[in-house]
Amino acid sequence: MDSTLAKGLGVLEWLARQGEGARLADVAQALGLGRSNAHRTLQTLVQCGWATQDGASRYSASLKLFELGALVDGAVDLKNHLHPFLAALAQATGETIHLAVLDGPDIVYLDKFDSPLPVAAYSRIGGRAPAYCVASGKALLAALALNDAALRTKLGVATDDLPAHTPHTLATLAALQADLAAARTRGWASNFEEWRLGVCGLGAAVFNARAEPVAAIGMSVPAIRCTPAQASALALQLRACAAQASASLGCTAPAHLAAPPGQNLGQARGQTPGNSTAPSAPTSRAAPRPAQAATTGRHNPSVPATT
Amino acid sequence: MDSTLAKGLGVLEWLARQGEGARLADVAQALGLGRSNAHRTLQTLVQCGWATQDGASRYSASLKLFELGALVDGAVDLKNHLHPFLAALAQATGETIHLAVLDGPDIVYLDKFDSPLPVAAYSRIGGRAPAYCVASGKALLAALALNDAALRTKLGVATDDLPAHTPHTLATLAALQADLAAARTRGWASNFEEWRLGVCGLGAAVFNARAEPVAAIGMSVPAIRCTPAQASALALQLRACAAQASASLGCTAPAHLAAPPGQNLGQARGQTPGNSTAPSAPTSRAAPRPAQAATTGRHNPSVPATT
DNA sequence: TCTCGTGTTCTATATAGTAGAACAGCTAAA
DNA sequence: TTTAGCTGTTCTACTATATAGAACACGAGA
Repeated sequence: MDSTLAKGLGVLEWLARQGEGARLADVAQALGLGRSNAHRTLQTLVQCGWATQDGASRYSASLKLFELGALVDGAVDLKNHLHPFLAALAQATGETIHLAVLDGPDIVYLDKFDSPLPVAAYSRIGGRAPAYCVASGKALLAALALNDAALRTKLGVATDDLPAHTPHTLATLAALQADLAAARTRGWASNFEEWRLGVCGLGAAVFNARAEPVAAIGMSVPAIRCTPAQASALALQLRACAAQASASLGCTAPAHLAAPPGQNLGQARGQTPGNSTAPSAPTSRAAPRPAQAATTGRHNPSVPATT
Repeated sequence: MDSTLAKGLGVLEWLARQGEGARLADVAQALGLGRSNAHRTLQTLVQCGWATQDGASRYSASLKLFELGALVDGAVDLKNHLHPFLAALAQATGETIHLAVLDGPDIVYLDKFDSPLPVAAYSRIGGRAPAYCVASGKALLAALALNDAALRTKLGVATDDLPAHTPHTLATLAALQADLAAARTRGWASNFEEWRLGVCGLGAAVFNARAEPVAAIGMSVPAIRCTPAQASALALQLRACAAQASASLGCTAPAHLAAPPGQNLGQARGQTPGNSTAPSAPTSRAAPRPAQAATTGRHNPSVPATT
């Protein structure tokens, strides 16, 4: 572990989150460094072009961060490619629309269309939210169809309890798995004030040509305007939009719109009467799901898949 | 100079530009490092969350870069705030529209609307171009009204010669200053194939409440479609849009549309002979076209979408 | 004039990163 | 199978490197 590098990255991150130009003493204090130490680190960042120093020796993160951030991975391509779909959905529904991808246990918003209607939801491009609490995150988790152990690993939890952010948060792994199963059945995921009170959400995954879930389209709706009937109506549009987006990425299998026939989701729903450490049912049943696996061979999540 | 930090930042940047997941040996070779050295650096990046390592030990930049890039400075606020104006302009003109800011001698594109018409211009969000070669950059430089020495410093050149990227590039400081003066007079800057052959551009600066230039709105037009008359017509819309954007930021002084009083701008180099540009436009004519941007609000269907 | 607070520079010390070889796992050829 | 040649990773002695602290320079107030 390269402590100097870690320290420098910490300073850079702090600078970026700070927004306003920061003074050396502030940096030193916030990061717990000596002044000379902070000074040298900042100078290095400036010389490498990651930070700028104005005439009054105020330091701030440079646009290099923005520049590189716009290059990360396939995020750009994905965002650019799917932007028109979001636009169309935003126009059709008038609701707030996001594009989100999974990053560890969180989702990160890649793109966003604000609704002209006032929404209590607060989110912004680049923002994060726990995947298991929001609809787009749940849509992606559902598409991954992880078993309990894998899901725990994914969410970074040791037990079967999940941190509750509102009284409505699904706070156990069993409840979450049931909800994910339902989402798989329907082709869309929901969030009923599980992350922020007063804000509901709908989400549907977008799949690439290998039928891997690469992103999710999400919709934020004020709870007041989100009766089950309204949610269903919006979800249909959302699901159709996500399907079009998937198709545009070369995904030919429409199976992700609904659960594969013959899968007994009822059991998954009510599962885990007792401890759910290893129900073993979902684990061994990863293969029989023909929706994604059959059409793609996507079974091993660690397939490099370059070229 | 913190060499370890510099090295780590170099690795991170290389990773980000690489796109695809890279192997350790590639990183080591590209950066001229030993394998163990590269390994430790990459591990630090991964542990700090700036890079990810998949199952096959392929490294790539993480979404943290995207996340922080979306936070940099006022870039976000600016981009979000001005987005509707760009959308309106894109819709009204059908041309490719950018939002750009100055970063040292370059401009960086913060936002972009692609034209539905085919344009030879290649640019993307986060991309860079030399400020003195493109219209948005020249609009910003013009607004700064630097003297020769300051302009040389800004552009990072020692002599009065500027690198020519095409035969049309203004390759001397004198020519550039004359062009900037003309831009100040008109309230918009131009680029006639000075950066990329076949691509012309128009640009107008956006000012904040302190009347400082904070960004520029640019328009890319294929040279074929960019006769003087067409350019003027588009420039008027562009200038009006920039003026509205400035006003929305609290800029009350309309003085940026015309040269400051008392400044002798003489003849502004051969180009733009008499093309009805309303030179020395009365300052009171700040918002000749109040309709589009203001009323359009957020939802813009300018991007023809789906199906 | 003082003081206090900056940002920056300097220097002795030892911590922290380096280079190189060794190890482990894999694929492809022998 | 064995062998060779790639990987990525771990280990270790060495020393170059970053560190901490004080000193310096500059400005703003009092």
